[in-house]
Amino acid sequence: MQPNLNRLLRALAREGLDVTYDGRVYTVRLQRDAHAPPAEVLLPPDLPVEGKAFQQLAALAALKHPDGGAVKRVRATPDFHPGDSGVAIGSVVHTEGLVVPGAVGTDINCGMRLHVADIPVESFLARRDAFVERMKGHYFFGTRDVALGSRAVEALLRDGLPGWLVETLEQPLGAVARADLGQLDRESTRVYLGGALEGDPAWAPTGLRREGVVRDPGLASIGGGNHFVEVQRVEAVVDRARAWRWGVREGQLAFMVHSGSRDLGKHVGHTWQERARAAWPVGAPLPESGILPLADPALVREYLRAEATAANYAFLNRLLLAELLRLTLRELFGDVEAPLVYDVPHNITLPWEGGWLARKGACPAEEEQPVIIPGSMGAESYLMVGLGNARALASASHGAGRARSRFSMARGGADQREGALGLTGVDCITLRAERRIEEAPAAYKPIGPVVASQVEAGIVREVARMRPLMTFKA
DNA sequence: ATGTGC
Repeated sequence: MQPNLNRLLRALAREGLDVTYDGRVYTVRLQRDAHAPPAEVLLPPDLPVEGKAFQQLAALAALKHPDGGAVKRVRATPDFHPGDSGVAIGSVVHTEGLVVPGAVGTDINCGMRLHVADIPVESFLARRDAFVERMKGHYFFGTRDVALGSRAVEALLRDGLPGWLVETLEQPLGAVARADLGQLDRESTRVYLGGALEGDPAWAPTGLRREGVVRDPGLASIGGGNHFVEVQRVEAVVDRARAWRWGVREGQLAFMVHSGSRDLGKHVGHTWQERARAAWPVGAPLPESGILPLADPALVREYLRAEATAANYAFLNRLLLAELLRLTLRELFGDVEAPLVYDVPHNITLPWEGGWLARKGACPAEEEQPVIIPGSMGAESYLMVGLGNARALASASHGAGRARSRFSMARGGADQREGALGLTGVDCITLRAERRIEEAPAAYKPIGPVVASQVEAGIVREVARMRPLMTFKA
């Protein structure tokens, strides 16, 4: 138990929260709402926790809509921390008869993608500078060629990756299309839900809906905050049989993409925050938490189509970010294979037991599904297998969790020496000096205990670990 | 999270 835990629990009680702790799982309730379903959070001992995140979790569980529907259960992952829309990052909420746009937020289908490549790490590092120069062109200087046909864009937004692929095979455009579309086709089964959600192109901005050749500035761009593209080495394989089936072997080069739906998700998320407010029944008091659910079935349907549209865009964004990297490896190292291991969203609403499950910064951990948990740029990332743990709502953490805010890292008086930031030996490629500091390893909790607690709780099992070689941050 | 926003 952490030393200041009792103090934290007393402080939360003064703020109207009942919190119990069984040494591993906290259960949170609003005192004035004893009928709310429990909100649970799994936390390893000795990690700092923030009171505000507990408050947000309890408020989410207590959420009601005057027209009916219900929150069935709330669970948070060990990396949970306060979110600025009122819902904590790391929240998983099961609802029936209502959907909560804020429980996904604006970063719709933020997620992880992992590839491996059979290139010796020494050969790769020997050409580090040439690789970095090419990738900087793609990611930072706009030299990437990701022209798309308007029919392919429409198919993407409506049907997801399979629709995009079919149209792109018909009318190949851009560097990615001139590469191996057949390989992308074979890999599509390694994308969560096939990367195919039912969207509505009307949600796209006009620039994306032009006729002819579409060059969207957001596609194949990393985005800010904790998003990144990282080249790694497979450091340890723990579950040899499963890793073999997934194509992962010790010593391989790997690369990991963490990105989402960029401006489209922001647009959809903000629009629906407003629409949920506008749809709130006249005369009913607005929830103090600012979390507004939708209950009207027609609105729920429309929201989910909008969310799915942004999600489809995010699937392609990650695919293109990875494809540019794969193409660059082929330029430098010949016809190398760099197969996809898995692509998985951690910010999305999906059907669940007759209702809905919204994950905000939580990785699906369904039985036999790959789970990708990134560490910081100075720590290992984990490839795990989900165990479908029902109490955890089949969800794992989406990282180690922030220990310190961006502000406190960059301007809050943090010790900014390389060693204190944990940046010694870290190869971070970015055009923004403050990004290295905001996202330095010292800004994150240690990933080891966060992962171990989830193994112990029967949520995931470890398959392999990857160590960073270089990290691209926008 | 966001071609960041008050």
